[in-house]
Amino acid sequence: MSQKLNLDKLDYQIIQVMMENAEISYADLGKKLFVSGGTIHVRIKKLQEYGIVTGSRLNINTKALGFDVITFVGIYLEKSSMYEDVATELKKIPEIVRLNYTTGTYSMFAEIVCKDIRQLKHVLHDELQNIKGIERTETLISLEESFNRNVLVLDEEEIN
Amino acid sequence: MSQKLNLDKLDYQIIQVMMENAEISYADLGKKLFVSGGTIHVRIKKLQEYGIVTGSRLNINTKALGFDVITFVGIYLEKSSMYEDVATELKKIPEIVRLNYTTGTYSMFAEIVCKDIRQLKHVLHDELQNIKGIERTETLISLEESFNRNVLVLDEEEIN
DNA sequence: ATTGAAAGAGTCTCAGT
DNA sequence: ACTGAGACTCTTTCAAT
Repeated sequence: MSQKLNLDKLDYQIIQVMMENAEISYADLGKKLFVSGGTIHVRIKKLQEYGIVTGSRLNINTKALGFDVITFVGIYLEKSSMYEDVATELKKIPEIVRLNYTTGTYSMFAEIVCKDIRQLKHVLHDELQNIKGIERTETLISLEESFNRNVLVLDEEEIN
Repeated sequence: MSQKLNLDKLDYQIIQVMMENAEISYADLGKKLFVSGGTIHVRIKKLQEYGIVTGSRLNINTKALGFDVITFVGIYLEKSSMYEDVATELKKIPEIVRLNYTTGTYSMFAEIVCKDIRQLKHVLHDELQNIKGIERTETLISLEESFNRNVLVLDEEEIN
């Protein structure tokens, strides 16, 4: 499953490294993985064609910019059929950075990033509560992020 | 607040663009923002020195690699003082990609990324349930990710 | 498929404004 | 502070293996 793609260990190694650090040069990464820079280049081009590498982004320390209130909100819907409409409304709120439609305790689950509690209160009270279809919400404020990392795509035991 | 840093509109514009697309060249970004490539370079160097730009990463389409089961797990602890120990244990499980210590309904909140339900079941039953200090957990499986985006750092009204 | 080298493009530095 | 040009480094292409 998914391995119609036919990726080998080198592909996964490249992904694993550059998922965390896209700055490393092809020459240096090649040295590290015992191939030439040209080979790294060919592999990355292949991964781009496959749609596995879709771009790159700068890591921004949003905390340093003042966005240090991370909050998770579980949302109960009046009817789960209202999901699409509610999602459309939630997308208009820039502080909501992620939204998932879920099974389990909540119907939807959102992540909110704010500069302070005042701004959070504004989003929770003035924005969320006015959206039709939301029955109620439960708020989890993050006191500390223990870690936030990437998936381990390179499982040594699985990949040849 | 946070603006001992003295960032101007140009800085925020650079951050906003490159947070989503780090591939754009300084020359092109300069054109877009009506300054020279050299100025973009100077600003990015400044942002790196300030610790606001901390690196860059490749965007990997993990779904295409088979990791298409995203799950959120709320964790109830026996005592909240066990937080550190539990976090240490959870960090050893590679499928757990994110962990927050939270106020509210749960004591801790984790995100798990798996290849299939079998693997998820393994993590939930064999791994999580054996960690001392965890009283019980609640699982939210994501059926769909509506969106996942960056914070809006550039608020036109706020920044001169 | 991988390599190494040449061509092309981008980053980085700096003197001038 | 910003600019533009030169030096430098990295990416990209390609002929050879």
